[in-house]
Amino acid sequence: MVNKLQHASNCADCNCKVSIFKNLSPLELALINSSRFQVSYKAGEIIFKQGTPSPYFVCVTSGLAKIYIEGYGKNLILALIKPVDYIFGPGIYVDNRHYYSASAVEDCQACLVDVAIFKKLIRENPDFAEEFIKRVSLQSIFNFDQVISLTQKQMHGRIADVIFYLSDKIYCQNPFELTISRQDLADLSGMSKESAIRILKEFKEEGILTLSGNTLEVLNPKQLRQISETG
Amino acid sequence: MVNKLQHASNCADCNCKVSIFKNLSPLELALINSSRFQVSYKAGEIIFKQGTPSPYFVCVTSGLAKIYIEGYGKNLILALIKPVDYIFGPGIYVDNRHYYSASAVEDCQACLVDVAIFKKLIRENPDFAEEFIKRVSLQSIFNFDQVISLTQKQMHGRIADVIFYLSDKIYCQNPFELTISRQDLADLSGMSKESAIRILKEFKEEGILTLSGNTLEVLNPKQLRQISETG
DNA sequence: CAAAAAAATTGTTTTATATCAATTTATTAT
DNA sequence: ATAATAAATTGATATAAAACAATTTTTTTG
Repeated sequence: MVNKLQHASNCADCNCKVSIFKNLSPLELALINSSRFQVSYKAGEIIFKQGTPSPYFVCVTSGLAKIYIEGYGKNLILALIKPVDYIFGPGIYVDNRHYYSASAVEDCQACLVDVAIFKKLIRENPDFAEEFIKRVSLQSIFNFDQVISLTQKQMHGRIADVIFYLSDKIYCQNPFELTISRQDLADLSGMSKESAIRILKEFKEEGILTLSGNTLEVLNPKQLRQISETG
Repeated sequence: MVNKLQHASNCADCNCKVSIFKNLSPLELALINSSRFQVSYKAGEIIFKQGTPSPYFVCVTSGLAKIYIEGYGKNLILALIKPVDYIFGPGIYVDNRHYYSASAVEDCQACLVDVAIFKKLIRENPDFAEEFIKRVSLQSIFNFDQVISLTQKQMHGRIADVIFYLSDKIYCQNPFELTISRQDLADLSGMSKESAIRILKEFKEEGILTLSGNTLEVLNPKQLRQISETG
């Protein structure tokens, strides 16, 4: 609790600053801090909806969120967002609308900052602008990998990719507690939840992983890598 | 021929300047112009390969090119590039590598500009930087639409989307001359070329379009839109 | 704690789509 | 022009994956 309050007290003391804000001066950081306010979301709550105006830069400071496109009858999860990362969609520089929705997967806290201040800093600080472009680029590269996985691999390969994403990029440990639902797993890998469940079961039966309750452990990462690569 | 030489003579006189370069001063444009050189590509030739270093900003000044990801055994075409548009991948601000390949679909001419000069202008001219971010954002939004089409629509809907892309965004006329191959059509819509051909045939039989030789005319855009939307 | 609701699991059936193989048409080179 | 090569087309078959339906497990709520 004390931690949370400290956390909220000032951008300069927040671990946010090690991230995209690393190129900001104390003065610039103070500007962000002055316009910032903090919001809590319960698991399942919507943070913003696709199509709505986008007045804030959202920085997730605790919990886990997902960003997802609401498509034709089902959702595609573009990414999971964990602390300290931000949500900043492509609409900001186009028509100020969200092109995807965001919601809390676990209980979340987030700091919201006025987009105008963010844009002002992009114009005034070239290092910050470059860092921002770099991050947008990394996101694009990630999306390229994702679209190739989704369109050119069969279900086993896609589930393998999602498991690596979760263990390497999101939970960052090997036996990890799966805090997303099977439906989310399906929405990450572009298949029905029934198919996702069946493939997890197969992987269990083949000894590639264990999954008891929601604790998933990858036992044979080599074989899983192989499955990822052979589609 | 005279036209081509004029075209090549100076960035300031080139129609490139109405595009992303609109925010550059004459001096900045002259800087680009001084480092620029022009290259011709025959149809089918590779402009650059995925994975190779990316020292140039490529501006297509005539013809038609494609950018495509070489995936697991097949290609995914991300976009067709027509004059005057540029090719500038996400690797520039990451590791200076190409994350997709580019090749000429029709005979092409392109101007190459040193990436370092481009990056310098991004740092020095905030209007140019904003315009660049806006274009990167538009590309992202386009990719979102594409990935939803590819992962959530059936083949008929995907082919409908590609036909609209070609007639509205690329050839920009209604009876249009299809200069891309059936394989390209398949690589745009994420299916086998046999399937792409079969669906075109169905659309012909249903009177939605005519396709004689390579001249394609959309006869019933409303019905085609319907097919696009119902997946 | 019991009841209700939601999520996960399993089996069966249907269908969309790829693959394979053969043929025709168009393009290129001699 | 003609042969050789590549691209497009068509049909038949195989299969990956969704949809549907039913059941079990887990979570939430009164």
